[in-house]
Amino acid sequence: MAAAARPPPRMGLAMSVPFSTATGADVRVRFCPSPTGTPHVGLIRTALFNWAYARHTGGRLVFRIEDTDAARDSQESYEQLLDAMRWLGIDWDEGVETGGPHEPYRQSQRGDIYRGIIDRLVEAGHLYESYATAEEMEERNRAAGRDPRQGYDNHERDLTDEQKAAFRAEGRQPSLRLRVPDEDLSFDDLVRGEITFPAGSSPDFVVVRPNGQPLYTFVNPVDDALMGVTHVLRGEDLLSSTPRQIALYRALADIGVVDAIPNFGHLPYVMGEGNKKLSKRDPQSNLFLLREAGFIPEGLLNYLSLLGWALSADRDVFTRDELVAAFDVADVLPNPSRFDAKKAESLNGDHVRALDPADFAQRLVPYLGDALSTPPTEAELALLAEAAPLVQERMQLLGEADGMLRFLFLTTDEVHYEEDALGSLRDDAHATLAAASAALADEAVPFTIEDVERVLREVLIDGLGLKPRLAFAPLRVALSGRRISPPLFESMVLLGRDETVARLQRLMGRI
RNA sequence: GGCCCCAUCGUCUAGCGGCCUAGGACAUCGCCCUUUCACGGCGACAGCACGGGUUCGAAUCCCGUUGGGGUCACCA
Repeated sequence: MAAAARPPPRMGLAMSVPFSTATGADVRVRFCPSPTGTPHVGLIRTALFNWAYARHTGGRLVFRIEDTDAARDSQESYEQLLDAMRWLGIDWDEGVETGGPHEPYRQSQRGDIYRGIIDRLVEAGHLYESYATAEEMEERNRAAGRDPRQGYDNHERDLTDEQKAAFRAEGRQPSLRLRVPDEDLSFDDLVRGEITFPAGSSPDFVVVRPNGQPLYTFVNPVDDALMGVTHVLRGEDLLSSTPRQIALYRALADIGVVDAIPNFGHLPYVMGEGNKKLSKRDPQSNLFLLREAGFIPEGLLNYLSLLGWALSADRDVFTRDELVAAFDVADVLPNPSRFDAKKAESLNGDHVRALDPADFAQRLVPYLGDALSTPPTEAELALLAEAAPLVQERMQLLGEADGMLRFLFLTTDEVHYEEDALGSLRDDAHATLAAASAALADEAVPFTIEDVERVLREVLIDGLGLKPRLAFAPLRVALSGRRISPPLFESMVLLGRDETVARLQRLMGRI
């Protein structure tokens, strides 16, 4: 049954709702993704900045899931979000999985809470029934000589009970719209400064579907209000919806749900190639693809934080702790930035090099694929521990490890000679290999890095008169099958005398 | 189209009226180191979108122009 017409709410009173003045430990930020796909870097950057701000201020980070779109949300995507957050070490103080005083933190489980607030807002006259279809709205605009794209014109604000009954008689069910005050709406954006939207630029918007399900436009501000969020740091695509949300906040204040409006900070876009927002389909935006390629959390976090922010004038490489110590959303730049894979990789390389060698070796395991047994044997892990330092400063992405180290885990027969490696061999390669093989087979020569190098230099450089780079090239191919490898003498020692000699002789037999 | 946002090297940025003949990083190109590749070191190239103001003085403040982006969903 249609509600009786009510006097319009007293906006003059509600207008005085202040913005939050929370600072320090009173700061409450939130990350509230919708689980509709694989996490991408833009999303993660938003999570990162919220997290960094919470940690910097000593405030709290709330992790909420906005799964109010049953058609697009998935449990798999939800689990990916958890995976992403945990992998990167972006921890939260309240929210899904960890719980907190405002449970539940998945909006799909908060229907009753919303229902109650919707009823109160309707009761207070802030929400009204709307029966117009998109086609009708467009038609109204056209008939009035307005741009059809202009949207809703608030014409149902004062529908009479008779009119509502007539629509229902046609079988229509109403959605509910918020009555947006007809006045300029301003706020002081944390990133961009004061922003004002002129009266009339934010039409009354739908907050509840005809079936009673509230929309993002409703549940997002309502939950922020209920959960005491003081600072909303989100993507700039939501900038133009801010006046509507402030309008909702005022309505919520009017019915006593909230007493302050959060501060808003709109983070710039992360762009991809061209002038487009980084697409979810763009491979370089897919967090898990980046992880598979071999980014480590330290490196990716460092790079992502540089998209719209800077630690100082002359330092790009820094730790998570240094980020937290220095981060302030007020320092975030308002202009969009481009994801530069090259720089991201370079920074990742810096962090890879900074890793403790044992830690580095351990992180390599998942990237070595079937080069190792599953699980790796003691011997394999021992060899890896010795080999890892040889490549730690040679890679930017952990994914490069397989190509660099696999030869160490193969038997002589399994070594595959790459085309270009074979092609690089000169006519004297055979003689070089023969001399090296003979010298290293001599049991009188201790098989240490120093002795191997000394003997090979004696035989090949002094003896055969070869330039070092030419002398060692064939040996490198024999050992690894590649033109490029970890340091040669160290690799030989890791393989051992017998394996080394066998590989030298095997290549001799092939050329 | 209305409304909103944005504008320093190719890219990410430092700069918040004089310290700027604009600093750093990535990328690119040289050179050095060197058993390959890296790492590291040195150097080069390269930028304040444009036009007006304000000011003794503007990359920095204001206005406009141009360009780019977003938004105007019963998605989030």
